[in-house]
Amino acid sequence: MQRTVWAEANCPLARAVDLIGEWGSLLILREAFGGVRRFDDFQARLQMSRNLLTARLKKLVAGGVLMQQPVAENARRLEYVLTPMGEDLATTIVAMRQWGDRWLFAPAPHPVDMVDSVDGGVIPPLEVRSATGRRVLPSEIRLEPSTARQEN
Amino acid sequence: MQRTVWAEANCPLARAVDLIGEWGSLLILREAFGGVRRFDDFQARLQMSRNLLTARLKKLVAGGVLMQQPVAENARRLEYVLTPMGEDLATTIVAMRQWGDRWLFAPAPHPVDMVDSVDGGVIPPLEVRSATGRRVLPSEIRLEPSTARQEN
DNA sequence: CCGTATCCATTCCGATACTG
DNA sequence: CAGTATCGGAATGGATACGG
Repeated sequence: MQRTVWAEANCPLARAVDLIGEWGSLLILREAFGGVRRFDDFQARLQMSRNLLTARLKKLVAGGVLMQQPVAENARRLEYVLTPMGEDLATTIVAMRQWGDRWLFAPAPHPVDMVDSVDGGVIPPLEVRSATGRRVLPSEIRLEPSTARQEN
Repeated sequence: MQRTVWAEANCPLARAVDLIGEWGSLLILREAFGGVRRFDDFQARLQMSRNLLTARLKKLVAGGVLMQQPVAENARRLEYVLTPMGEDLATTIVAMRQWGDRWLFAPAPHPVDMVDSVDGGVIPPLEVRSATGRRVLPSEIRLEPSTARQEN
């Protein structure tokens, strides 16, 4: 009768999914990384109902991913910008985008590259490596208690 | 009246979200990476209704992330395993988990580390770097058409 | 321009029971 | 063990209109 709740699970992935994994949130963040800051711009680009957009933005602000700050020309107006916590999501979003690139556009490669605007080079695929630089396969990753409590 | 659809968008992130971003899917994948393969084991670990689990597994199989293969001892029984496409999600999941580690357990650090079971070292944070090895900031990532079509 | 309020159809999801 | 069937309440999300 009650939807199962995972947010307070002792798992960073579950918590992350709860905060940014709702329908539309990652697309909002994609736009935020692209420089969109205003309500109506999000709405126009995402074709998402104003209702839903309001709810998602609220949650992202409450969760510390976005913040509202005054617009330069008009201090009474607010706009949404990424917090450091939000900017730190870049890695996750890049990883997911790269995965989508590789697997969700076959057989034709997808038509957009991510490039470093400073040196102009294409951003290569992220890889999981250990502290020694060794490439780590998925099955080689182990979860290990760092203090006392147990993983959920 | 109709829920906005993003799946066929010309954006790898939107497509990825559509396939693996539904409520519960990433947790199923977390368990799959952890070695869970059987229906009832997923169900017991995730406390998710059998209904929903059925639907999510179906979608993941249809999308090519999981596959069903015969169990060794009993060839008539099937179990769910990650495909190469599914295993390639490790990077995304690690990135998201690390982000949750950093931001969603403050002030106490979260109690589990990801370690490389081969060399025993903790897996350091993933970073976005360009082909030259330069650390790329979120604002420095630009999307550039690689062929002709336009990004959505 | 930035939301909020209300309405309502649709979907979602958990509970339960049942089948091979 | 691995689902499927059905049900009903709850949440979702789009449309629209309104207010600061």
